[in-house]
Amino acid sequence: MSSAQPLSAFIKRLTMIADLPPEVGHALNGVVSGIKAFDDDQDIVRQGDKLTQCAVILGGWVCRNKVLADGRRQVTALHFAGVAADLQSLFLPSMDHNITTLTPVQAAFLPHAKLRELIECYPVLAMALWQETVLDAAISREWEVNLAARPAGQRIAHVFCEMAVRLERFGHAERAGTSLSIEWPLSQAELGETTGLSAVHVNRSLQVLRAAKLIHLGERLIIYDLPKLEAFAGFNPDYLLAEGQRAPN
Amino acid sequence: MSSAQPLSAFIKRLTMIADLPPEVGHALNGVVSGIKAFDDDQDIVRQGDKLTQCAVILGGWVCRNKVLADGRRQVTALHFAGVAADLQSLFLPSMDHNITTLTPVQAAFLPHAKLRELIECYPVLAMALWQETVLDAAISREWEVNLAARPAGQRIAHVFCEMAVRLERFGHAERAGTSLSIEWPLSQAELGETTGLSAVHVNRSLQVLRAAKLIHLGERLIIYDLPKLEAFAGFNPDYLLAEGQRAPN
DNA sequence: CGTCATGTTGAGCGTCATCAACAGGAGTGG
DNA sequence: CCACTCCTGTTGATGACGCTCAACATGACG
Repeated sequence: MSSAQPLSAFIKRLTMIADLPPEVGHALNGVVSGIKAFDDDQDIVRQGDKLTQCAVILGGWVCRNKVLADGRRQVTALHFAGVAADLQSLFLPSMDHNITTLTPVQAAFLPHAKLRELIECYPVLAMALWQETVLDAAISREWEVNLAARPAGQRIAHVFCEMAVRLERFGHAERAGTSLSIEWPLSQAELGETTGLSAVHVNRSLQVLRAAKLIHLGERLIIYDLPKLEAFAGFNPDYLLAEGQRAPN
Repeated sequence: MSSAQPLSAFIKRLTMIADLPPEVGHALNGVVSGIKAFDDDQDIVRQGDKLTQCAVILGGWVCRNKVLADGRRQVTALHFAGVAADLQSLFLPSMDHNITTLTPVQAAFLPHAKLRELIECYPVLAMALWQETVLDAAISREWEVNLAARPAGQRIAHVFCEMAVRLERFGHAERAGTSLSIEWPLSQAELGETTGLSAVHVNRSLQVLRAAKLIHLGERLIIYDLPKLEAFAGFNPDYLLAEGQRAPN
């Protein structure tokens, strides 16, 4: 994360998705207009904002979320280092959701205008970013299923599985056999906001997962046996394929 | 929907989204490899399929849906004439969901290879299609909120509001003052699969909506007073903006 | 005239929300 | 150093919302 190559995680990510020539990476780094540090629990962008730049997460976790009229907050996605969290703002007249930090976060900003220029120069970049959008959409679809169709325990377990798989692909998980450990910055209340459950019920559901020896949850999340947790949650990682695998044609 | 211009609804849609020169429209029509008619309740594409072409819906309704291990089906999106339902297959090594007809449907097919060629020739087409993906994602996010955070009656009402707004934008609604009427091909069971509710509870929730004089539901859905239903559902159409409005910069 | 899909109603029950109280740890200020 | 607050996690009690099972009505269709 040197100042000359701030976007390394982002570029690595895009390279996993598409054939991105090194020059495009350099060009992207050249377009960074600034880097900013955020505290815990701060909005990077807000519902209604009309953006002129994109934020790329260099370190830390953020969530997409929408706030309802009665003040409740619903988290619709979790993201970590390497993602252009508000890439979609390129096409949105105004933001339909907030992007909020879950940990202290470092973010780099890319002005829309310059990003558009780059996209025109390098069609391959457009395809890579577009694919990012598609992956995001695939994850949203699976979350719809998760929120609508699975009971509390499985719903929570499903989120755990997804994050473990996504994090491991980018080297942010510690594995030992079938056991896996990842950073877990969400409080139980926040986990409730992402699963559509009350904090109290999250607490009780976690106790069940712990009693079943499926997980340990402290500073980090330990999954004792990933395949077992996946089976419990009804988790099938196929929908994440695009994250580590290119379209064939 | 002449055979020379089968994609007119699709092109009209893209034109509302981006500045699409007429030649691109002609080029798209020239790339159609075939047109097929589907019955009610048929899969146009299936989970796991490796696609080499995209289906554009010329008439009728379809839904995106995923089938769980226990056989339950969860609908994650509703689409009607003018949409490239499986556009995302351009980037997916294999489909993560089914696309199923809710009515008899006519669909045109565009081979991926030719579509990619067109995208290279006309960057503006790439941007328009990408924007389609972004809108789809925005709708998914709102559905996540709807499924996770709203009680049955409001959840159903929210789906009604969304479809009414989307359909009206494309001239598929009949309006009289604040009252609105649209085609409604979903059975109560299907509506349950899209809202994550049992068919029985959908039935009871609809009775409440009817008793409150908010809707009438028969062959068509009649919304007696759209602003009133929107208020009841907590519906805010902002997230659909991209569908009728371009990004400013 | 039976069959099937869809809608409707009733009864009983389970999951989960709400409200309230309390424990423990971190941070703050006196 | 202690008192205080605040945040997070935990537990109990109660009740609402929505599910399941079952039965029946209606209309379309063969």
